[in-house]
Parts: sequence; C-alpha cells; structure tokens
Amino acid sequence: SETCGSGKGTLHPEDRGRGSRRRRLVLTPAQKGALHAWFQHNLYPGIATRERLARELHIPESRIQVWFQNQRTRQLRQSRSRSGNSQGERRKRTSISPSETSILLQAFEKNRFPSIATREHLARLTGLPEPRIQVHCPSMAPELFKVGGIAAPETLLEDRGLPGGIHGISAQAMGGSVELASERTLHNEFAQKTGNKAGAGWERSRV
DNA sequence: CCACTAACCTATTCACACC
DNA sequence: GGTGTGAATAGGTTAGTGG
Repeated sequence: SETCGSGKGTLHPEDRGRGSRRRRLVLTPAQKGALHAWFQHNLYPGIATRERLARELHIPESRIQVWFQNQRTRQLRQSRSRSGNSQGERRKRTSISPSETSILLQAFEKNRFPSIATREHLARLTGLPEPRIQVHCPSMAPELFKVGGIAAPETLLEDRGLPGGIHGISAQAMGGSVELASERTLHNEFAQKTGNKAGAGWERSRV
C-alpha cells in the first residue's frame, strides 16, 4: 500500500479508474473455451504456449498470463487442492538500454503510475513492449520512494509475472509473461533497493 | 562469487461488463 | 444492485547477466 501507490486496491482515488486501467477485455465463449481447455491440462503455461494462445485467440499474451493467474486463483479458492504441472520456459530477458532507461525514468519521475495510454506511448517511444514497461515501473523508482520522496501516484503501473511454480510441487515451468509485467520491473527495483523485497520468481524448477 | 534485476508467483482487492 | 471476472497491487522466489 503505500509504496506503490496502491495497496490493495488502494490507488489514490483520483487516479483510479478512467485511464489508469487497461480496458477490460470481454472474452468470447470460444476464447474462454480454448483457455479453459488449456488450463485443464496445464495450469502454468510457458511463454511459448502463451504466445501461441495469444496468436490463435487474438488476445495479447499479457492478458493470457493474467487470465491464467486469475484462473489459478479461482480454482484454488474453490478447491484448495493443488495441481500440478507446468511447463514452461521463461520469456527471454528484455534488455533495456541506458537511453531507454532514461526515457522510462523521466516518465516515471513525472508519473509513478502511468496509465495504459502512457505506457503505450512509452512503448512506442522506446520500442519496448508495453507489458515490459508495466513491469518495469515499480522497479524504477527506488530513490523516489526512499525517504522522502514520494511522488503522488498518478496512475499506475502494473503487472507481475508468472511461471511458476508451484511451490514444491512440480515444477513448472517457468515462463512468464510479462505483459503486465512491466510494472514489475519497477516494482522489483523499488523493492529490492529499498530492502523491501519484491521480485519474484521462481521458476526453475523444472522438473 | 555476488549484486542486480528480469521474470514469475500467490494473495488480495478494485472495478467494469452484464445480468 | 449483484455477480463474475479482468486488471491491478503488494510482497515473495528463482535465475540470467555482468562486474
């Protein structure tokens, strides 16, 4: 909550809504059917699978990732059972050049919670995928958060990632996605630098 | 080897589409 | 208005990269 602008839902009221969130996707029955079919045999699709589904269903890969995240949560909540498998490779690391970092940092200093429109604009400016920008945002501003400086959040950033693992259970795959994830990076950086720990991952388990 | 950080995760909450 | 579910946040782990 505090740190990143929103805590549980705590985006500042003035920033919430309108513009700060991606437009809600309305999946067609066919899209849902395909996703559910995949979910049945693999709760943790790797990047290759997610991208394939994205192409076939015409849904951004980041949305596919979020859908699986939500679906796992839903299933867990309702059955509390565990599952298992996964597959997955991780997305290749997106390297961000100093000039790209500079652009993102400048934008981040002005607005720690970029709306989807802003993130898309930054994506065009840097040539980086929007989801990656989303992931990145949180990590981007360690100094801003540090002691005194917290800028008022304006909109937000987003994302987080994926692969997973199941803790202990099988392995999974790793893969992650990132669309959302752009925010993650910022988030990661922020956390890590401030000692908060954020980050995340797991992965590897690979069976 | 170690620090840094990208990629992922779960849990929780917000908020919009649709009834 | 209530419900379902997509979108977002917080906080955690894993592993690739580079010094």
